[in-house]
Amino acid sequence: MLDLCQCGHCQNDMCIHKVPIFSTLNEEELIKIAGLITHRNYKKGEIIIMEGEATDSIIIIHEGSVKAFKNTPDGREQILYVFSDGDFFGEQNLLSHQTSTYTVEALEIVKTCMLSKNKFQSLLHQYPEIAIKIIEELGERMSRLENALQSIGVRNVDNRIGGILLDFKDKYGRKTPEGILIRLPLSREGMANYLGIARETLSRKLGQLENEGIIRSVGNKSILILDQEELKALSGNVF
Amino acid sequence: MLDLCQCGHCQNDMCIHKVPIFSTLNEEELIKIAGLITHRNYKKGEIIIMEGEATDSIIIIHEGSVKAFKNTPDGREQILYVFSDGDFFGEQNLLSHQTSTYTVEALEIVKTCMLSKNKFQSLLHQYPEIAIKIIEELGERMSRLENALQSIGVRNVDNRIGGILLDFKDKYGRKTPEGILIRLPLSREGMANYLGIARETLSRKLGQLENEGIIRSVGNKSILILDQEELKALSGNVF
DNA sequence: CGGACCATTGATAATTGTCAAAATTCGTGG
DNA sequence: CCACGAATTTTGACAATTATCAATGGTCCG
Repeated sequence: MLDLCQCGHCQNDMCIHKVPIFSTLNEEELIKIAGLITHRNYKKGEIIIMEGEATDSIIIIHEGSVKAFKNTPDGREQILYVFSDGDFFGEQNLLSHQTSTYTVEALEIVKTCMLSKNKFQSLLHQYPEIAIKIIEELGERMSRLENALQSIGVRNVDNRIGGILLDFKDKYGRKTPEGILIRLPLSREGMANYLGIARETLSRKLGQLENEGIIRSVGNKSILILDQEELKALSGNVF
Repeated sequence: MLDLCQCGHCQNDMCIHKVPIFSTLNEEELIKIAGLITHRNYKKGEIIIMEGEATDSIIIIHEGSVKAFKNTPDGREQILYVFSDGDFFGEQNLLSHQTSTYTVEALEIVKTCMLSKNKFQSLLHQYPEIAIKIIEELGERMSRLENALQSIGVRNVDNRIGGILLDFKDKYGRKTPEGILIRLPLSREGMANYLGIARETLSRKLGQLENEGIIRSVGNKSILILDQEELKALSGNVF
């Protein structure tokens, strides 16, 4: 493996290696792109983009996770996405001419890679495959959003909680002898804001699941899944 | 104006004239594309695409409107989009490799224009502007979806009803001496399935608005908006 | 270890869903 | 153009669910 990234930041662990949208490019091309990228780190709680802001870069997450959300005037928050390693955002102003449709906040220490509008657009001309990858990723994101809308719209709260736990399991779960341990990206409040329910309701429902032996809370930041099948039944997912 | 469309269907009222994604092309190019298009009509209630189906065409609405929705196993329906003249769908399998993420059903007599996957892809190569237009349209659609998610997630029912009436006003409203008359694309049940509430709840809330003199129901298919300002206040939209 | 932050629990109120029945609207066919 | 039957909508009564507020308990991290 070559060791050519001199940015003093990623130390051979080039962020662009992690990014699906660049996955069709070869090593040499990646190195060229690495030179165009600037980096920036954020602490937990820092705002990376504000809703309504006109961004001039596409931002890729190298490490860490963020929440993307909208606020109502009365302060309620609806989380739309949780992005982590390899995900990108801020593309709205590059692809269409929108300002950001959501606010993005770091959930932990986050390392980002930024590509300016200009550089990104010339990349797109040079490597049209990147555009295809982006369309694919946006398509998947739209599909997830459609599922979320259905979830909040017609599924009951138990269904939704089952669903979010299964999603988190796939993305953040790790097998252990006792079951699958999920390192939660969101606090209880965050999860509630994602599901469109009150923090207290989530607490009660999770407590119930714990009593039924389906899950076990491990502190505030992890959940152990003991009975995956029961959880699937709960999520109402027939497939 | 030229009169060159010989398809015997659109009679000088070429569907592609209506379609934003072809709006960058000139008359000559449009006529070329018109030759690649096939047409099909649907009656009210007919299914145009089923969720999970792998479509091999992009479908453009020439006239009429459709609803795009998902079903839960227990028969509940969540409407995701209402598409009408100039909107397209079925693109999932062409841009990414997804099957349709929703079912599409005609809400009235609908005339469609279809472009097969192959023909569409060669068009994209020939006119890359079309890809840009599609990305823009999908971006807007995603933004609307994000708003809908926020709406169902955190806004109360009154807010949402105010919101849908204002949306419909812009899209389907007509000024009259008495106020703005909306020709509703959806039944009460449809609107309820769009808002994620029960049909009966919608009835009650609309009745309330009528008592307050904000709207007036005109049969089942139209609503007259009497007090737009009050409706804006109701929708909780500060802007 | 301590203090700030986060989560849980309890009691209560508010909202919406559900089921059943009545009323209205719609479109068709005469 | 009217009348009729089907479909849709409205209304009422009640039940279920969830939000809210307040107080307590637990967790995390410097």
